[in-house]
Amino acid sequence: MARSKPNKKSEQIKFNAELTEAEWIVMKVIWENEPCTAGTVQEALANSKDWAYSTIKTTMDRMVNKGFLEIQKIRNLQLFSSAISEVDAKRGEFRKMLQRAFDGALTPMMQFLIEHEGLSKAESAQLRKLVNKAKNRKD
Amino acid sequence: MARSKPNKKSEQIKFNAELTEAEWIVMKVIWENEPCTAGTVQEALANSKDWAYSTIKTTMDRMVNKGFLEIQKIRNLQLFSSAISEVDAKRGEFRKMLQRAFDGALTPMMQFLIEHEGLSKAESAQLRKLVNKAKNRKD
DNA sequence: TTGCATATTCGACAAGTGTCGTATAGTCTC
DNA sequence: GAGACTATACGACACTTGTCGAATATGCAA
Repeated sequence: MARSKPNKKSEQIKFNAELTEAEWIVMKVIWENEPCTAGTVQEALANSKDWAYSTIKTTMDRMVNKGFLEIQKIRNLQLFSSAISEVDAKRGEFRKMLQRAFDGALTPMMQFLIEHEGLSKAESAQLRKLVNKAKNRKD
Repeated sequence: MARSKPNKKSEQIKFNAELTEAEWIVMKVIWENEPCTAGTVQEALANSKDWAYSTIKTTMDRMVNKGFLEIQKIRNLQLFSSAISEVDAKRGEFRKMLQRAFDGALTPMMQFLIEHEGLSKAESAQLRKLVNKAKNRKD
């Protein structure tokens, strides 16, 4: 009851985070290496992204402003950590898609998957297994 | 084999269309009313969106440039029709999400759905039914 | 202390998006 | 043909996103 009322907007952000393309790429590295510096992120991405240091740093600074990352300062080093969880980010991305393309309804999306995304026999078997497991969870 | 080589880029657009938020909203109206005018779209959205006529028209013109809509001119009237299918748009949106949040892998997404999106008992039952139906399709 | 090697700060720029306002041009009706 | 309407054509503006470069500040080795 007496829980200090959290900012509605920021909760919204936390639980339904919407990252941009570049932010997703950076975020994945953060989740695997946090806390880490911008330089570390650059190195981690060296193979896949030919980004200048400042590109990465700017992106990360913006993410701090948006509340996606947090900075912990040591000397003149900035160690970045995630301020949102992987689950929240995934949920945000998933729900945005669901809202836009399926008006927020899950079942039509499933229908679509099966009808148009050609679930292979293996995949649907897998799915079936998952679903059965889900059967024994909360309702 | 002798199929005249189609433009790779435009195929990409067609089969994996990526619409913006506003474009999705307009597109849904188009799919339901095509061919129709910008004015018709505005009226159809009157309840949900308080958009100026020019806002809608600009958006639609841009969609024509991107190849998402087509114009058929009658007198000085422009009748807009979709140039991409609902399925293609949905696929585009779905795949973008899948790529970003799940590195393109379906199974982890399913796992996520069940673990974190709290599929209700009814939903998982539904899902199970769909999956079983899918079992009898191609592999 | 001098100076390299890093980090950080900041401003910039081109595209793309959301949103309009306004100037024009086409039609239809008197 | 003139006026009233309706559409169209266009340019504009603020913001966001992807990308940097350059200037400045720090820490450490020689």
